[in-house]
Amino acid sequence: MERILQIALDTPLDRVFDYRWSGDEIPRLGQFASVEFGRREMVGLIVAIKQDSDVPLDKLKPVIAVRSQLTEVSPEWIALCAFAADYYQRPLGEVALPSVPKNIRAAKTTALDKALKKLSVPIKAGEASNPPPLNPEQQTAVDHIVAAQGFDTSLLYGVTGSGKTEVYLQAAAQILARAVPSAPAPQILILVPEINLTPQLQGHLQARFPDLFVATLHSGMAEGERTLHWLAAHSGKASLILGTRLAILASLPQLKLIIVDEEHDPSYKQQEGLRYSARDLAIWRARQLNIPVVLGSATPSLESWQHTISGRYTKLSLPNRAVDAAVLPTMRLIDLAKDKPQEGLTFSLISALKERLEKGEQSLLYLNRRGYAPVIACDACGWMSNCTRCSAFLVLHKNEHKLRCHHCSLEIRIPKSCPTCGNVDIQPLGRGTQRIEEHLQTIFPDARIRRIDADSTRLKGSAQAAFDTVHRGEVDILIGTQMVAKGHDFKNLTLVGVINPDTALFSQDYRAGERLFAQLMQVSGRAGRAAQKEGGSASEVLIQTRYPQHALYQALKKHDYPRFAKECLLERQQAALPPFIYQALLRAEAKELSIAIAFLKQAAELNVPEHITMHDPIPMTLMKMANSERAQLLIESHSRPGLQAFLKEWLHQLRQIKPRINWSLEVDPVDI
DNA sequence: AGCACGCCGACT
DNA sequence: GTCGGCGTGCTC
Repeated sequence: MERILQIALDTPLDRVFDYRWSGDEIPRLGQFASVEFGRREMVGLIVAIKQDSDVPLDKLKPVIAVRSQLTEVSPEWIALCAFAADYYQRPLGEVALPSVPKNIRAAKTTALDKALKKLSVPIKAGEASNPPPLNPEQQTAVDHIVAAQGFDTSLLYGVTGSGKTEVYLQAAAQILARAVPSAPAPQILILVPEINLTPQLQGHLQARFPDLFVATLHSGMAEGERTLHWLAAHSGKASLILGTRLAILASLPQLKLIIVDEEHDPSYKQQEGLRYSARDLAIWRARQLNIPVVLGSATPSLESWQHTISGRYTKLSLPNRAVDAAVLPTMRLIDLAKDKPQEGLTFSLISALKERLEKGEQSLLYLNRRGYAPVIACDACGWMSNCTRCSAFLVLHKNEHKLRCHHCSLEIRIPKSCPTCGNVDIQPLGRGTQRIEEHLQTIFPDARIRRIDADSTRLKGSAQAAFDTVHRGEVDILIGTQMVAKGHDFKNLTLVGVINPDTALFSQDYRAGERLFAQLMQVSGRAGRAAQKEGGSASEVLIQTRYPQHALYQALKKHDYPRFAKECLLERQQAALPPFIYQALLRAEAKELSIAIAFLKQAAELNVPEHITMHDPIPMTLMKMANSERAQLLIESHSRPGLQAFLKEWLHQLRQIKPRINWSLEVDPVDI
């Protein structure tokens, strides 16, 4: 008998499509099927099976084929995609299909069949490493996680080195041990913020659980490998799934525990397409499946911290560093007004570096600005190196003899003289990692200095290679951007210098302070991860600042996240900002700013209910990018469901506005 | 998003 | 006379 299959397709159209099926065996919900859509062949997901259609039957096309070699995805997985689609205001097909490997969606199934064959190869077992004993706080945390009956969110709050990873591993071990021979084995999902943190954790997991398949899922994988690991997760063969944000949308039929490491990290927020928060989806997914979820951080997001105060999340604290004798580094604030810097480096910092060099210890200088100098300028006429396509400066990259825009791909040669007045005396202003590196080499000509940033690690694998040289002790001074702040344990590193963090203190973005605090705590954690050696230096963090009395630095100095969070939350509450209010952001871009603004004005004037606050359209901070001008409109409400309902209706009307221009909506925006 | 159709400017 | 510009409309 003929059936109608309702199929979700990867298209921006916010609806599903009906197709005819007349084969003997009726397909199952959650199977993938190839269909003709317009003039092209596409693979979609079967989301409903019906007897009839609202569309006239003669308009319906037949299904070409069902991907029957693949087990169907669960109704829970479809519901997760449907929730994400609804919450972030995107079509279901645009959520569900891109989260499946391309080989499954490809017209020909050869790659898929190959991967399925490879999947049946048995796992070879090895010797398991022994779990170290836990301290009492770690034990309490593990006990809480494994004792959860159903849905439970806990925030594992502990500084770098306090042993959060061991809590994850031992909680995972206990949940995996619940496997029953006749039933499918439990699965555990572990999320990390960045790709380069996966190898280290994967090593730990594989060593502890040698007889289990550890699947990894991140955007840097080759297609074949991605297909294999996705299938391992989907089939239940993989018991441990380690990945970046995209892994939250993997098909995991036996999921029993979710861990989100460094839950505060902005990388969990996708910044294009479906702008989802993997952390928020993790919590939704745990609730849906009635399983525990663990959020780990030394500097939790204010959202999560607030939930521990309100009692929605359980706070599990790890107050001590797990290695005995390893202590928190001393934080010193260097007042730039008193200790005047030479080429960006104060006397205090240089002497601290000198001391480490003499003792054969390593130092890290943190500066979140790559390139040689952020701009070059002419003294005579005031010319500055602006990008012609963006409202940003061209950054001087001295080694490559280029001026480069960090927002579009524009690169030009360094002009020999000022392009407007011809003055030959044009100077770099400010400094980036390259300039610090150059200057340090003149101060310490014999020191082995290594810079790690996005420029020095462009080639695949070069970041890992660079970190390895540091681990092998072949580097005395490491200079780096955010890249060096996360995850890596440098055993012989006893000094961290922070060169110029002040700009974030006065940013327009109300989250800048929260991010700065987290970054500085994280980079500080690179120092003193091992016990102090005899005769060695105590671990120190030196922060160069013009505002040593600022509340953020004062809290940082005492490693006092709770105090910082308390102050921030109070400010947020008084100013009616998240997490006390819910936001969405409509962005528009056009050749001219006035067109983008006019569109947003029109959008703001559509019928808006009383509980919604519409702000005025404003140009974005980076107003012009790659030759298009951009503006944004902020929308707020005290009610999350109210905001949701409004957005759905509003977007429907926005799609009718003519002339059509490029726009996008972000729910729960992080960069404002 | 693709992909087609459709109606106006500078080229062999 | 046609190649091709991107505005508008459609996809079960």
